[in-house]
Amino acid sequence: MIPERSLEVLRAIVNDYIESNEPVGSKSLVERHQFGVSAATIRNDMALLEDEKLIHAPHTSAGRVPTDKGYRLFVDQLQQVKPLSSAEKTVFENFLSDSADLDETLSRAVRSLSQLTNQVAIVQYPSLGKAKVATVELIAVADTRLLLILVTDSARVQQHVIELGQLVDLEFVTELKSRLSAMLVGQPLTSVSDRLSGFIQGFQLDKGVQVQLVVDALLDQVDSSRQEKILLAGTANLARREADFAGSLLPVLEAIDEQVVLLKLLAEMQDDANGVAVRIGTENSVAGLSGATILASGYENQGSEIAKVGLLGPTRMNYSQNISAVRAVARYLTRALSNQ
Amino acid sequence: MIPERSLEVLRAIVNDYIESNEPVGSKSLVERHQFGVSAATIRNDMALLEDEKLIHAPHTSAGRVPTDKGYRLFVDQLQQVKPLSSAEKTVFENFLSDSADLDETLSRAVRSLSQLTNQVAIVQYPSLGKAKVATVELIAVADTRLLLILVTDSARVQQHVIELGQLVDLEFVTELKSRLSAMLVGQPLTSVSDRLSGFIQGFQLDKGVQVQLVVDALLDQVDSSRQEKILLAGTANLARREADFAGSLLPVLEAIDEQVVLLKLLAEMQDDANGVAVRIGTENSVAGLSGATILASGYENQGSEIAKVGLLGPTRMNYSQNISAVRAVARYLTRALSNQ
DNA sequence: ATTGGCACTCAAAGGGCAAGACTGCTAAGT
DNA sequence: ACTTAGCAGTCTTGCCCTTTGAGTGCCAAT
Repeated sequence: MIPERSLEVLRAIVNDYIESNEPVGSKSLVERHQFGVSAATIRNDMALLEDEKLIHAPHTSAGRVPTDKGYRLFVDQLQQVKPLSSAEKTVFENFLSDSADLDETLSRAVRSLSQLTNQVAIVQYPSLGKAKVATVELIAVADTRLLLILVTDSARVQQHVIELGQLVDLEFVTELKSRLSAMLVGQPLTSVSDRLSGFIQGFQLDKGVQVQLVVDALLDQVDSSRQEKILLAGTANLARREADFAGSLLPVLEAIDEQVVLLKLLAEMQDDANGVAVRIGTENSVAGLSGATILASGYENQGSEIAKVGLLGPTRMNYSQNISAVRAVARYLTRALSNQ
Repeated sequence: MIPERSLEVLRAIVNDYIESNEPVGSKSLVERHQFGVSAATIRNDMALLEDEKLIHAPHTSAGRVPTDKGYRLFVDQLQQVKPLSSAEKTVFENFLSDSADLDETLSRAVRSLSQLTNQVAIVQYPSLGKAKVATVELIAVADTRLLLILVTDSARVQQHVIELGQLVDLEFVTELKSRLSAMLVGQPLTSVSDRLSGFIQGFQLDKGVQVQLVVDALLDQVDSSRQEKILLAGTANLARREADFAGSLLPVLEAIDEQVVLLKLLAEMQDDANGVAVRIGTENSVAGLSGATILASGYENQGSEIAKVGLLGPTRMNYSQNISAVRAVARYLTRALSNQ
């Protein structure tokens, strides 16, 4: 077991290091904090922390720097999440103030979060996992083309243009639409695929091709992988902290370019007691992100999580502030969506 | 007037510098090219080019580097745009192969362009400037909420949820919808605002509030600023070329974060004889992009330009290849859209 | 107009040196 | 058993100096 004072020393090291970006030494620790013991004693504690791999010296005669493990302990036990300042709250009130559609809300959220934290903010579009079909529309938009519109009860709309390859039969389209509506409206998206199997058999053979085209388009829209989409903001903040990324932003930017990677990562993360999931440095499996920390928190609609909001920055980040910012944005998003 | 051979020397300097990233000296020039004259003669030519501010020496005893003005002359007169290799062509054939909706097409285009050039690719969403209203739908999605759907003849769909604040009167909604349709379908988006002025007067007073809400939502959707949207890909390529950006990516990433800046920039650029617009270094007004070159080319639908596709990279880039890649993507996009 | 030759300039790289920051250890004190 | 002062030892950082080499600019000769 690590004695109380040693933990205090770790806390102090993390805080000082986050602030100063300098390896912190025993002398500056006793100057800046009231431990009531001498630098030599602190050095003993530091030796202990080093044995535990919680801190690490870049070289023999340098101060100490927290390891990923050290940050982890800090996040789990030593920090207190600080509430937002009133100035910060106004930022969020603002982005919620006027009613806006989903795109607008998410885009404001991601921008606010990035500005507030000076990190890269990530917002995932709500999954349609539990959504239900609200409306299916088929509209002729040209002689041989149909526009398929699928509206969900979470007010998302998806569309697809279908090239029929033959003239649109308006009467037939109307019939097709009402049959589809009857079969799908009110049903969860996840069940659409099952429900449509065999659908084609209810039609005359000569219409089969057209029906199949429409059904395929519908299935494609419902396919969950199409829903996965994220918004990013504040990439420039990475450049401001370049030194924290071992001098090269390349792997981090690569991970960000590959949104699939981020989506996978977000999906893996489970909120902890604070309502925020934290992956520190090498804890996250993506090689390029070994110098980065990712925070994530789920936001909800109708009581169940529908997507994540997250933050990406160097492991040397202000955990208290950022954790509370991510949590706040998740809450505000939950609220904003419930108003729709 | 600059003599022919001096221009050849400039061409050689640009090509060598692009390839090697080293200031190029007179000796290496005569070694790598067949000028038929000695290094001393080349030095005279270089002195001339320097007088014309076409090249510049980083320091007294270094080789020469093209200035922005030098690149400009190169682009305008000295390069020949090289056609795509067949491998490159297949990349584009691929992204066009299977029919896909607009989002998918643009997203593939931007990714292909960035992979092909190793630069940051930019694709602007088609403007709705000349688009016409194809369908207006009003759908009740909850007791007090309407979903407004606006479809254009370019098959773009926009939606907005309207909170009425009172129970939806289905009959009234149907009437409202048919009146809106009668008034707007087939009309250009730009005229919607005019056509709707006074629209509210055709309704009973007690419905006025609801009508106004719907009209406002519609006007908001039609507002041109909402259409402006871009896709980016390949940001990591900036980090690969970090040295070319005077060591700091910060201003470039900031410009990219501020998509408004990019949109404004793209709007300013007019295609030249090659069908591609080129802004080199300080030619573009954005301060942060003084080390960057932007290429842009318009893509069309029904014969008129609807948006731009572009490329952003260091001024030290392979102009021939990149110009032809941008042009190719613009053409492919034009083709892809005509298939919809 | 071109060329060989040469003096000159300057950045980059490397070595050596001093300063400074910290640690780790030891021996003594509480 | 814990704490502390003191000190030797280590290693980075910054600085200055020198050397090296690439490249120029100019001049006089062709």
